[in-house]
Amino acid sequence: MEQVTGRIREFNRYYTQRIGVLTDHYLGQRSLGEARLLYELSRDPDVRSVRARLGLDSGYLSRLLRALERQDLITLERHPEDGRARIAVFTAAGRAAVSDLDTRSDESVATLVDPLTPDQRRRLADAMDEVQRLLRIAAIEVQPVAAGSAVARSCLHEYAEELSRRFPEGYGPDDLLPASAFAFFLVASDGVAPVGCVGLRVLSPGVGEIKHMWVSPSARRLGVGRRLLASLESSAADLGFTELRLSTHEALPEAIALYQALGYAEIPPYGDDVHGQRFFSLPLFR
Amino acid sequence: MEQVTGRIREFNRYYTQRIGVLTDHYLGQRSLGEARLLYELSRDPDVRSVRARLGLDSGYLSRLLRALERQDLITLERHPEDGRARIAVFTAAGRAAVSDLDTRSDESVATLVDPLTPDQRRRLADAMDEVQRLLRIAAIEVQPVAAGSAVARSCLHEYAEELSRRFPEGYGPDDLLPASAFAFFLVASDGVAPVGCVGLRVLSPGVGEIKHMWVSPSARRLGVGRRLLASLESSAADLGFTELRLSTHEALPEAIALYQALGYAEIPPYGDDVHGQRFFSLPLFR
DNA sequence: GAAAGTATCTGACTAAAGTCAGGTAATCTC
DNA sequence: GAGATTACCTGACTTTAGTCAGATACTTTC
Repeated sequence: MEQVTGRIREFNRYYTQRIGVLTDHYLGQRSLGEARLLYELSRDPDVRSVRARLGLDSGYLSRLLRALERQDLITLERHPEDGRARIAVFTAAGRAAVSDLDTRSDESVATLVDPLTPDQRRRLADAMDEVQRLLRIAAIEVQPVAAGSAVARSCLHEYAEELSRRFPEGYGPDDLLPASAFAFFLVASDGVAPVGCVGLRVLSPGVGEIKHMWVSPSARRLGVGRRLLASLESSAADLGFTELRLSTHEALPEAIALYQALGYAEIPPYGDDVHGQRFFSLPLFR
Repeated sequence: MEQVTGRIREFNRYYTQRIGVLTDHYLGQRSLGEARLLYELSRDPDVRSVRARLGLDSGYLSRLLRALERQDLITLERHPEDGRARIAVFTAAGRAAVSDLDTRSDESVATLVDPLTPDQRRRLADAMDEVQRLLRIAAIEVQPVAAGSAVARSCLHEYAEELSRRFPEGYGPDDLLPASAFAFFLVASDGVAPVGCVGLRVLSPGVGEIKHMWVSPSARRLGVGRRLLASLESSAADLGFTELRLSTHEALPEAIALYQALGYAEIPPYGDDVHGQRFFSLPLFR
């Protein structure tokens, strides 16, 4: 571990120093805060979501917006669906400023990699992808959300889509439990998008049933399922559950393997789930 | 190229955002400027060289140093060889502060990679090494230096060392030309250390001789030799030379291949270099 | 329809980070 | 040994990047 830490720190020192030089260049005369905000708004004009994403103080953001307005780069309009919120509308000058920022940024990167051969450039991009992919994995966090929330619904939608492709008998939205059925619902997210989910419903006092576990295809074989289950088990134990059960399907061998690896024991069929073919149970201790 | 640029920008956005979060943590209550300076001084107490490396304003640096002195972390002493310059001497508290910074930094990196498996961590470190290696290659610059300068001498020293290993007849420091023999001398550097060199001496009016071309083993096969020669050729042409010559040795097949690939034509022996076995020439045009 | 919550704005403030001009002492160059 | 250069210092200043405490208008929840 120490070796890896040292190498990462060395990389970080080198990279930040190298990139600092670049940053100065592509900003032109604009400040970093303004440039970043301008760029983010150009991709997503919703002020509220940009604020959340960049983690800015509302006062600070408000002043930055005022500065962009004074420069006639944007105007702020009322959000069509929520009168409290604002959306940024770019003026012609604003669009020009964004594209200028874009060009400068492209140019400074091009200057950076110019001495490299095409092959070296490709290797650089590949290595950066690998770094980013691994950092994204490291960023995956499991958190409880409301089963009716937008993020939970989007996970369940993808879950149903996938099962409909994999189950010979098919699977439809009607096979999903209603949000009210869940005692709690967990979503794994990598900080950008959800990459997995799982819910728990009460079967009988002290007995919970694991339902609708899903891992995004882009995040398979990275330990997301394992972490979702670990989190679910510990939350369930805290809530006083003493046993977890689940039913799964022959068409999901990776799920079956995971349950077996985590100590779930196969049990006789229970319940009336039409898709249930294999059944498992795990005792919980506090 | 556009694709690669976009991927690099995407990486940069993600990385800087991710790392910003880390930075807050390991600083403790110290400001970024102070912490960075403290760290740099702990590796190299020479104020002058740290100032050059970090590119700081002298007034700003002076104030930062005063702050570190006030906190009893360092004392400033006169540089033993230059009464104008200062070196930082760490107090016990200063050494403790550096090691504290070090520990925090290690910890925050460890927290970052904690969710990864050991294999994933190794892959992360490897990918970071690749990124850094390629960025370092991209940073290589060829610049003229005085043939008697410290950097030129250190290149020539390594050059002689290597030839003494590769030439059956041996090679010693006495085989090197004196600094005064060169019309000009070029060094390739990656921003950290020199990675190659080449010198030109005058054979006769309009005819220059390429001497002592060397590429550091750590930078072979990266196009450094090619760039050194391109730079030398254009400088020589600017100075009015119309022909370049060189002698090389059978024990250096990679050099011979490079000269041939760049259009140097083999010519009959000339001069009296005891190590000369193969001879090449290139006409120059302005 | 009242209460609670949300999205933004405003004013007042702070610390960090840096710039610039001018000064002193030491050293280098001729 | 004069003049230029270098390394650093000091004072005065600016910009950036925030924080915090309320105020206001709108929306959601009960």
